Amino acid sequence: MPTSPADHESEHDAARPRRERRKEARPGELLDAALTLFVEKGFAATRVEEVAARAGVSKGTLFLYFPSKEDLFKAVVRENIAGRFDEWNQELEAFDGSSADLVRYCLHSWWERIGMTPASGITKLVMSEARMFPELAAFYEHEVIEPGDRLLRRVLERGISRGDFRPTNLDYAVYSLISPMIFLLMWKHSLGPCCPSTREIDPVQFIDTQVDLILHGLVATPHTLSS
Amino acid sequence: MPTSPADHESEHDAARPRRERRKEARPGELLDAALTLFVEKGFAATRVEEVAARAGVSKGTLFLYFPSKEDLFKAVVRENIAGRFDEWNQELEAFDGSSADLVRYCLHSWWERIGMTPASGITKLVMSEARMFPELAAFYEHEVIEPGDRLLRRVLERGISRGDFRPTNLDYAVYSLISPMIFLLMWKHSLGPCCPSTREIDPVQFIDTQVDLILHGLVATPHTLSS
Amino acid sequence: MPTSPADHESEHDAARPRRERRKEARPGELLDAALTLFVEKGFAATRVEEVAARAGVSKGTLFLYFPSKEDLFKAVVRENIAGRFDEWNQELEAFDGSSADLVRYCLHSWWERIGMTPASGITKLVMSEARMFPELAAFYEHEVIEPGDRLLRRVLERGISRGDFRPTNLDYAVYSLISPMIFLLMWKHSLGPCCPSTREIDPVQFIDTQVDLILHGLVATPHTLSS
Amino acid sequence: MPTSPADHESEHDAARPRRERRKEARPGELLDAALTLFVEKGFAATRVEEVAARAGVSKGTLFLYFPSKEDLFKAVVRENIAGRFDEWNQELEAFDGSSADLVRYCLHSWWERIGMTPASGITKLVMSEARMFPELAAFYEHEVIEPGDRLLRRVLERGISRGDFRPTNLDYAVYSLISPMIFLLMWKHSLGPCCPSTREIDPVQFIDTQVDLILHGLVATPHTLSS
DNA sequence: CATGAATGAGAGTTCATTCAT
DNA sequence: TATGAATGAACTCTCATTCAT
Repeated sequence: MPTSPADHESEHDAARPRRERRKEARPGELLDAALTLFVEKGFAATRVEEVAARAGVSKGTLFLYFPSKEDLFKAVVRENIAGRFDEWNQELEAFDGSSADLVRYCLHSWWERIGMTPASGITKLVMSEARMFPELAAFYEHEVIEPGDRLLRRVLERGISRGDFRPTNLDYAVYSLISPMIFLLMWKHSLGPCCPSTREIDPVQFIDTQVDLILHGLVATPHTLSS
Repeated sequence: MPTSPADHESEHDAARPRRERRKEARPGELLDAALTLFVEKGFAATRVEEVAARAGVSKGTLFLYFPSKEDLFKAVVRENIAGRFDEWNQELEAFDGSSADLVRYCLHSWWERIGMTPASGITKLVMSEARMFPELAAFYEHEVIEPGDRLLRRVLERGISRGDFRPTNLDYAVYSLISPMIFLLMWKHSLGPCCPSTREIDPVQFIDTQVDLILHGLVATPHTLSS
Repeated sequence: MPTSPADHESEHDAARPRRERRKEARPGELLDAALTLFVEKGFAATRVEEVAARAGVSKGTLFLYFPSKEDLFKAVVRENIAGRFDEWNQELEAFDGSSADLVRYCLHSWWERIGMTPASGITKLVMSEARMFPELAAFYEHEVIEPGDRLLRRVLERGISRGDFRPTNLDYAVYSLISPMIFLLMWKHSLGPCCPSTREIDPVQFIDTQVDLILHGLVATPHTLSS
Repeated sequence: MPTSPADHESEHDAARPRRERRKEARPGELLDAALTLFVEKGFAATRVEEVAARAGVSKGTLFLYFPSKEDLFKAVVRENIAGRFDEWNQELEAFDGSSADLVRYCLHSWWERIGMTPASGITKLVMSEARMFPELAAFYEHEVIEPGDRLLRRVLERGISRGDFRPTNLDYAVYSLISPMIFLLMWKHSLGPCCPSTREIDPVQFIDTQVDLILHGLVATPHTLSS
């Protein structure tokens, strides 16, 4: 049977039987595959069969672990935003350097733990699909945006209460910190990969620049720029 | 321009006041409808029939003007990133205030002319779909990102050459100006509409805050923040 | 292009264009096809594509008229149980023969108008699928069983009130009339078609026999058969 | 009978009172579960996993005993139409009451041994699925319809030869006896369970009524009902 | 030009069946 | 013998696209 597509690899089959029992590993592999593809192509344009194939299983297997494509999507989001906030909050409590250093530490540590990892794709994903999945957007807001907002707010309050920072409108100070993160994210996952010709952005240097600006604003005696 | 579907009846329009919705407006209406829906739901989740219905025509008519859904998408992007850069460049040349004011003017004028209008959806759209439409992303980069980058760069160079700003790394200074715009955009089109519970952001105030920060950085004597 | 599968019939195409506009006729044709197939193979084993093919349209067209397979099923049931009861009730009112003749007329007329037509498949269908579609079964009961029951009951009451029939338990007398109809139905649609070897049943003669039996019971002086 | 999966452990059963659900009962438990579910939902809508679960085994185990779902279905039918005809035939030979009583006894005994038990589901099942399983329908006809027909025919012939019944067309007399059984069956398994609102049918009373009618016809001097 | 009925490739989902353990 | 993870063919349903009118 020379035409059988299954032949030219039959000797490998004995080595890695098709039906390995690896129930524990499956969900994780599927979630990884799904994260990558969802971030790359968006929810609708990603076919479940692709996800399954990338995880090395068949389409049917995916539905063994996730009842629907939408549930898979939700699981991807849930999986990747797991409470890193506990860890961060503890670090914040334990931190005993200057408030400026704490701010700097926060953003760099975000980049290292989220921004530069595949997990950062989640934010891009949620932003792209939020209008299609309001429920997920709400979930994301509740699980990520709000805790993050509280964390940064506490950092700033610490600075103010210690006299490191001058009193300021916390809302907009927080946005000033979030804004560069979103910029980096979108660059990393959207235009960056599509326009390789573009001048490279060094995220660490960009974060440094932004933190410097923000800290300038926070610590400097406010001066009026004539308008 | 004999091939333009918009031309050959334009003189009759004034004569037929109501009824007979101006035929030559069709493509524009379709593009408007498509922009709204693409921004709201993404490319894949928007059905051409919906676009047609929102534009008040039948599905078939849409294909009379745009050979495919993808072409419609491209037309939407192309149509909506039309070069305001000429206008802006002229204003920049003519501007004779302080460089700080010029920066401030740039960002506020961006908000008024782009950010707060439906046109801002395009950036969100392009960012969301860039990976699926690399060609479009490249087009966008060439038509928007790069001219915008050049414009801002020239603004900064003007400040430096006039002695208003201290010399600085222009790349990151430009990113500092772009970053809040992207933040506002994504907030306006993604999470904002889905999470009405969230604290409202006042874009003008946010821009003010950001501009102040950046100008601080640009004009201030650099001081070292111990790290 | 000798390999094109579309060629060998191209001359016929002009004769019967593929896309005839026959919106009005479609639903009926689809319902007919669906009735036949549902009765033959049951709901689950009938593929919508088969129904469409039998109606001479494509799969997609079916969904233009019926939003889902289940809706098609419901429409088939609804379509075929349309109120013939008005007509029958009028005939009943107008009938001025003997009550025995009226009973005889009822059953024979049922056979001619329902039993021997494809419409009789509906009852077989509903009985086969009732447990899967309780809602439909209820609908059928409300639209067919109950009106039919009332009709037969009125026939019997007419006989009793005119002194043609002796007083009797109407419930069971009605069941006696329904029972042979169901027998005929199931024979016609279930075992009959599968076992052509079987002795043929002449429905008219069977009905005659049954009516004679029932009328015997209705008109005869009750006598006790020792048990 | 070495191939019977039920044999080789039967003596141990008494010794292991609880636990270790008797292995040799498996096929029987599966057949029971399958009968119930097939009757309730039909062949196609019943999932083998459900059958297995109801029998307390895994999906794989079911396929150990029945090579396919279709084979399971056939086994269910074959198993449940087991010849009670030997028993009945013997009772018929031994019966020495009146022929009227024998007819009455036949139908009541059918109700008690078949009609009111789950076994009656088989007939409903076969009728519902006959068109999809003509082979099974033929089998059923051969194993049930024909022996039943012969049995009833012999009962009637006994009556005629003893002078209890007048000569008559045996075919239609037999159908008159079968018809109420089918009515009861379909009521019990189809519309009845779905339309709990409906007037209850007392099967015993219904059978009584029907038998009385039929006996009337069989014993009475034929009289003409004007038509 | 405009329509909308018709199409059919393609996607998500189900489930009988297999087989390594 | 029993399990249940894995498979993939089959099915329902969607929607961009076509084309006769």
